[in-house]
Amino acid sequence: MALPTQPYKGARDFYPADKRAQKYMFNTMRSVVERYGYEEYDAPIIEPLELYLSKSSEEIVTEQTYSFEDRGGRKVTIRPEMTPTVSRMVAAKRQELAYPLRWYSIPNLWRYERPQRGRLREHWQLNVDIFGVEALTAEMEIIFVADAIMKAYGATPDMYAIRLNSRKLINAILHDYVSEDVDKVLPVIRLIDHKAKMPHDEFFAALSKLVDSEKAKELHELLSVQSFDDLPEKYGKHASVQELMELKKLLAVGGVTNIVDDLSLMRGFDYYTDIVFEVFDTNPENNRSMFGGGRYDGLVGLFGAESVASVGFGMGDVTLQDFLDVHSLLPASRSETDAYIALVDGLSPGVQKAASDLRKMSLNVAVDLSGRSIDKQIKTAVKKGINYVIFIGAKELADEQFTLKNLETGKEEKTDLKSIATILKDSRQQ
RNA sequence: GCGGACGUAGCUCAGCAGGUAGAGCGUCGGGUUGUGGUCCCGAAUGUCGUGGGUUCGAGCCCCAUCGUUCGCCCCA
Repeated sequence: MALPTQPYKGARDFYPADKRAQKYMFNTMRSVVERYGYEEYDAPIIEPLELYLSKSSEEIVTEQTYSFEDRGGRKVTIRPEMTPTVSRMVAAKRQELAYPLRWYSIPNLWRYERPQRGRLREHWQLNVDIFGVEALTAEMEIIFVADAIMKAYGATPDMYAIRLNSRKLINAILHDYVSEDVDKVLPVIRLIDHKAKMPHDEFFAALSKLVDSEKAKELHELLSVQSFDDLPEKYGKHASVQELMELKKLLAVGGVTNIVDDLSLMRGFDYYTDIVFEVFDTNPENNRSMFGGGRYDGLVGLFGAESVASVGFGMGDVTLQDFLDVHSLLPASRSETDAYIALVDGLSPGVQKAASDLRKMSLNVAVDLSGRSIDKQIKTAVKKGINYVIFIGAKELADEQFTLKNLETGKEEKTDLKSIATILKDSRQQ
């Protein structure tokens, strides 16, 4: 029986063309965050199971992650997210790090779930975090970075919206309208999280089941406000609303105005403590949350260290690629190979030297070794996405003039290796 | 974990009421001597996802299983 060639469920093979697209996405992320002074870090892909237990029960964690016992009987988990890891790393060196700390990484993450659109079992996620800044300027910078990445891909502000909310604000409201009891608040939070996905009537009906009828109506109106400006005075003066307003001002000064106030934005109900944000795709075909983040001041403190102010976001490659696809923002895939050498009279020491000379000039060249006819060799180069072919036969080797063909334009020119190198390097910049 | 849809050559799919498979694209070769993407000619390729059942006979019906996909749950 033949072995299956499919990759593992919910995971992907990256063929060279796929890997090129991924490299483009990651390189863009790297160049943007590094421009803001963020430094790359990394950590093991396996963590002790306990690292993820603070959020929920062991049962839930093991159900939704790749968890197992190692040969020494230790319970371990393949990391499903990076935030606990980075918090652990910061806690471990809490005293010696230079704050504000600006860190990023692009880890490969795994979760044990049923795959669906935009959500696989295996994915990569850019994590950008700033530690040690209690002021709103941390949120400001993090959102600037997220916005700058979107723009670096060629996205225009109309293609996405940045939704904003405050966990402190929503907690205050729920405290007033629902209960002080966490167990009663949780189902309401879950419901609010789904508000955008359901019709108003349905939402109200569901809300009425959880909250006293008079209060439900008021709460529903509150949650539906289009702008924090429209909140009743009682909440309008709340410190967190003032902060949200202030943040919006800061963002506007930086040119980020595609902000949407959204009291129903929850981002789960885990470690976020204050302002949260999410970037939404505005395209009707892909109208969904793409990525987001917020402030999570308490996490580092879980490791016994004094707590550290933390703001960050995570941007997954799967949803990002969907976004780029829908908006036609992925550039045409081009090979890393600068030129393909087509052999007219077969391989000879002269050909090898020519190739070697080009490589010494730091060009990437591949030599066709198929022994097939010239037209087949050209077709191979086209298929590989290589833009140039260099023809080498006895004639070329004799007078050291080589034919360089641009496959995109069809233009040919005959010249020496040095000039060829110059042309090839120039074409790289584009 | 739950529900729906789907699973036929490398890819996209067709296959009419059950009688042991086709198209387009791609691939490979050719259209004379060192050149692609157009055109023409020719060729190869499938245990019809897998296992079982019904039937004289199944790609087509039934069951199971695996996988893909959409949604739910959950969201890191």
